[in-house]
Amino acid sequence: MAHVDVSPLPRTFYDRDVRDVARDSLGRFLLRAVPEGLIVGRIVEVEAYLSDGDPACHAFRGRTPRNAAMFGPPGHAYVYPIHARHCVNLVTEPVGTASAVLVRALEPLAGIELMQQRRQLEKLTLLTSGPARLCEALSINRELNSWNLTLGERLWLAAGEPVAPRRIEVSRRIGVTSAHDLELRFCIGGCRFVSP
DNA sequence: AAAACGATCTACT
DNA sequence: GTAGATCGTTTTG
Repeated sequence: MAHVDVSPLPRTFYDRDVRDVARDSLGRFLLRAVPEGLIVGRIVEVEAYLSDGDPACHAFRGRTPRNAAMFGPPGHAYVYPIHARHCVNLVTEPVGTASAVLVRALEPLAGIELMQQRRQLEKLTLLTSGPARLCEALSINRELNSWNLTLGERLWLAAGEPVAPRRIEVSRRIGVTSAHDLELRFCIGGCRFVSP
């Protein structure tokens, strides 16, 4: 990891159609700086949420205190609590447009012992293979809601190794709430990261 | 003020 | 593959 570029992706990366950002975020590195060190994962599964026409989008029925970050500037985080856990999104498109990319799974790359501590669990395949699991592994909570991801502090995205996306192959229903989701969910390296 | 509802996870069969 | 836990947010009365 010492020789990789960890400089934060610029605002222009996020200020595009949410589907383009979703596809382009696959293979990128998600970095989290904590007091004990740096935690890094490769993004391997994402889902795009459009402001228009998608009932599954949190902003579909307008702005509320919870989803306010989605309406904010691109390049910020939208962290929301659900089922006693948290999930993290990358806010995309201009201010006033509430679209975001849900980060659904990571491949653990660095700071693995820190992730294992936070998850109270050793097995790599269970560490970050889910939107709430990866938030627990990286200590992402509401303190990071609307955090600016372009600063390169606390939480950010780096170039990583962009790869060609493909549609998710759903072997089981993983929290899919609408057929719409399946066309907006992308992954690499399998349905989710699975280590040997 | 009360009730319903998840962009989920885990355990268990 | 399915049930149950779980708790903040939103909706309803």
